[in-house]
Amino acid sequence: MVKRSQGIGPRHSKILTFMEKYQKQYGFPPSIREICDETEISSTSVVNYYLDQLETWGYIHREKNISRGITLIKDALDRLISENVTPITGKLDDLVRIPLMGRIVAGLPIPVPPSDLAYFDPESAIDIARSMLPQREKPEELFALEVQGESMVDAMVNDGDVVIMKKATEAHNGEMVAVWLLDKDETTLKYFYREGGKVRLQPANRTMQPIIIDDPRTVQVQGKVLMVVRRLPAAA
Amino acid sequence: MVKRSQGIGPRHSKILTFMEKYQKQYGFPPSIREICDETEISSTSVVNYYLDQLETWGYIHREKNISRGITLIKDALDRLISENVTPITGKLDDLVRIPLMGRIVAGLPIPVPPSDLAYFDPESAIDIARSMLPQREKPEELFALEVQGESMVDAMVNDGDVVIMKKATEAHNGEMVAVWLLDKDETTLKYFYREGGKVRLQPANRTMQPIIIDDPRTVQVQGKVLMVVRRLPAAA
DNA sequence: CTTGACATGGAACGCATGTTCGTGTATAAA
DNA sequence: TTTATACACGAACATGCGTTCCATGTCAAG
Repeated sequence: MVKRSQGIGPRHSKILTFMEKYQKQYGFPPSIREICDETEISSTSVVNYYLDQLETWGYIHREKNISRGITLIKDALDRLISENVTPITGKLDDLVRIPLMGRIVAGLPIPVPPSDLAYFDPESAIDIARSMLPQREKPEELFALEVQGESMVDAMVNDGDVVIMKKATEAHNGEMVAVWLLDKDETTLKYFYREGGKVRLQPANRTMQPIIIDDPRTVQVQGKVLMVVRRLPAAA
Repeated sequence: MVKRSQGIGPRHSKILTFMEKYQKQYGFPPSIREICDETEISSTSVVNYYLDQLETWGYIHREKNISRGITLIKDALDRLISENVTPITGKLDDLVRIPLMGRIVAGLPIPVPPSDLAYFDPESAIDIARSMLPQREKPEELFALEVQGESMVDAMVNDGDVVIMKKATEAHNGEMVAVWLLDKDETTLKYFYREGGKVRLQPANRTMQPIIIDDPRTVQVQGKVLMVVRRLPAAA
């Protein structure tokens, strides 16, 4: 006979996965037009067409004449996976709020959080997805500093960048640390290597030369750098 | 003074509990008029009034001009139950999962989301707290790239860094963009300035000289950089 | 080639729904 | 009392958004 209806196609799965992503992100379902944008289908009627199919096939449920009244049936995505069409995102929505303790300036030691308890005003905090942090780090030991000035350029860190740190007084080889150099009276960010009796501080920018410290006692490790975040101004 | 604002009242809690019940039952949030019926408030503006209060008090989140774009903040009901009248503004803890599309290399154009195929590879995604992103960015338009090579050092971006970008083909002054230089056949990250008929590309590292492009047509903007994230190896 | 189900677009149409505004009442402080 | 503010109502108003209709394109069976 005539042309037969295909089963789930790329647009179907795209719609389903988008619906899941959207619902998770915003807490409510997308509108048809938003699905249009995502799937780059220009006509609402086409999306409507696919949604009708998905409903008759039991993947979604629609409430007539209700805005965003389109919901995933819970095992729809599981069925998709089992049909080997699409891998789907596992979830781990866990946020860690890290206090922004102050600024890190070349000429001053860094402000370290009081070890007793975290008092911090929520205004100045940085939210990081837990999945972005090294697994074992305890969020309570973390804090963030905003870099002030251009003195960390050789660590590839710019004015305004935020560094996420962990309290530490010593470091292992290869870790990036914030150190206070007693003989220079300055704070700097470098990769840390202990070599024999000496300490080598290696800039992140590999075109630059390392600093070799003969007397390890003149190097005070103030924290380990776990992450650097640069937020760029979203110009109008 | 005059009459003080009462804290959470019976109507507030009625709205909150109804929202939870409704969301659980239908899978999407109620409309204002449906809340009217439930709470036996005759006017939508009154419900709107309460919703505004609940939002400023951090119990719910509202998306402007979006049907049913009203969601519970997760511990709102817990706070209700514990009866704490906490007027603390709860930031909504919302994660955005940004697909890691590939790598950005000096010698190649950047991979832009095909916007056609299902582009979700759960293994390679970056989670960013929504509060860290510019408010108006739609997460759907964002993607992430891992920087490969040392060629972006003058943009203060290192090998292994992850840049979070937004699709764009043109830029405003002062925005950091990924551009493809036709005459050099390379991708680079620079601050973008249009000056007269020319384009100035300014390295983030201010000690370095800008590139002046006489013919703007040889500069193809491939995306705006919103954020740079550097995860440092957590040495043992 | 013709046919007819499937697939896409585009553009209205109309209800659903958030928003705003004018107005009115009650309460508490000055 | 006066006054400022919280609370309340209803009615428009402006969009958001689902729905429908019509035209067109594609492809396989007859």
